[in-house]
Amino acid sequence: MAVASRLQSGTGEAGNVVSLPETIPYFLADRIKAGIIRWRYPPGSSLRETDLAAEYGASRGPVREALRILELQGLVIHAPRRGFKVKEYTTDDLRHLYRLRAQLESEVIDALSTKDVSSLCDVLDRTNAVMRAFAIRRDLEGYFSTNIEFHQLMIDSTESSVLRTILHQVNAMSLPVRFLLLSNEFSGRADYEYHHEITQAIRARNFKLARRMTVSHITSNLTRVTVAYAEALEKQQER
Amino acid sequence: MAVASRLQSGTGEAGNVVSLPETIPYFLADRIKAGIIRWRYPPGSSLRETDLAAEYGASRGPVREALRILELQGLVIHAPRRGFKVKEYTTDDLRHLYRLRAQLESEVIDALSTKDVSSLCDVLDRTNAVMRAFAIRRDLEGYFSTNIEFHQLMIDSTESSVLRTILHQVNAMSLPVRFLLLSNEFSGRADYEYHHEITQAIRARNFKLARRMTVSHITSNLTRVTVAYAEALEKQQER
DNA sequence: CAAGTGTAAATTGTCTACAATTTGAGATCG
DNA sequence: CGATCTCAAATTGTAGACAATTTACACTTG
Repeated sequence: MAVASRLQSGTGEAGNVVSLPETIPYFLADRIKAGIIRWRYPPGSSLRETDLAAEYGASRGPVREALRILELQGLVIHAPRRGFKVKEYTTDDLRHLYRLRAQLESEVIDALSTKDVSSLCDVLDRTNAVMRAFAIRRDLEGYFSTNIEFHQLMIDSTESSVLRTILHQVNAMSLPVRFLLLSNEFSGRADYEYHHEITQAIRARNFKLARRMTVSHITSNLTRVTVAYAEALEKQQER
Repeated sequence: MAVASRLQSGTGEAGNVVSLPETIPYFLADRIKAGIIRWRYPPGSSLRETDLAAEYGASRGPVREALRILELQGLVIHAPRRGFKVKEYTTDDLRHLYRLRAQLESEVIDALSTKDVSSLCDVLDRTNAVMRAFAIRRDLEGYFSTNIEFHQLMIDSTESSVLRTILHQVNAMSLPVRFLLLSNEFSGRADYEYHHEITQAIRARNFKLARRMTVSHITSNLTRVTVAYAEALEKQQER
């Protein structure tokens, strides 16, 4: 019941626009997701049903459901009679993850070529403007979730439910590592510059260019990410 | 308990080697999966928890879990307070699905280039021989599940857990449509011929060739699949 | 007769209690 | 002193009952 009262609250704090928390498990999934992304539940740590139930004032049933939903998003893994753990990735996995992400978002852009893109671009531009504002204000959390929202919008523009499903998953998997970059996010070339150029290319219907830029946007972060992730894992194991 | 007694039985009948049914939900997931693949639960039909619980002699809890597991595999979709439905795909979705599958299995082959492949190829050859035997005996079910096993083996050869996860999913999604081809499976060029050539190419470490052949193997089925799927859906709606 | 409304049945959501399994600490034995 | 065994505590798995919501159908009403 501690949970039930908050159910109406629209968008979760995970920077997650897709799952509408109409029911307790979805609400819990969003909260736990936020916890995983922010390393409150670090990779490899076990998520005990009883603990989570107590923490959020729900019972174990919905917690299990929530964890199953997160498994769907690739953030958590379940082993029979051994419970749920926060999924952990090797640096090799990260490489594959990013390659896949780049490849699939390219697909999305390709699929745009048969559609009217102006309304999509308007939304993307607006989101990007918000993101820039957060950057100027040095609001890291806002920056982070707007960044995610940009990519989410891109993903949701595809008609293909297969692509959407898979990309949501791949995207979700990368969130914890992306969060790591947050602290030094404003070094180097800003994401919103990439975003802006990509949007422009799409609006000009230069999909080839948009594709190339998306790939370089995503892969440009890869090396930074792998280093940061390895460091974070190490720091984690000291405790 | 009608279920509990059968729990030991190793591999499920869905032609599914990956999920070890150590616990009731996994067992149920396997059975329901088999039902979906064989169109006993056709696309779009709703999977009522109570019905399934009664059908398999379990209670609703495990059934829900099972359905959640199948959602993970992209075979089922859940809407809050509206229950689970067998996922249905448009022909456009199928196109994307197959393209993705081809792309990702190519990735797997690429990843092999840094590894020793002889033991893998041995297993693949053996599986392929079994498949050929089933073909000669005109054992469609055996042929089907061995075919799946071949691809499963390929998928599982990757170190990258990301690729494995996603490919399992993409693979699972395509099972119901692949089942449709079963009746006229032995027309045209046999799958095991493709498989054999692919295996040979891999053994010869000609990964470029193996890649090309995998793509053509998978996409060669696409048109047949889309037609068969559309027909099957239509026939379904007549009822 | 069409459209909207209300109510009962069907269905999903949640909780609590109990069963089965795993885990880990301490005792026992080589 | 190290390895193994045993047993209790912690944790997950399952069942069944009850609550909340949706759906379908009959009913009213314009």
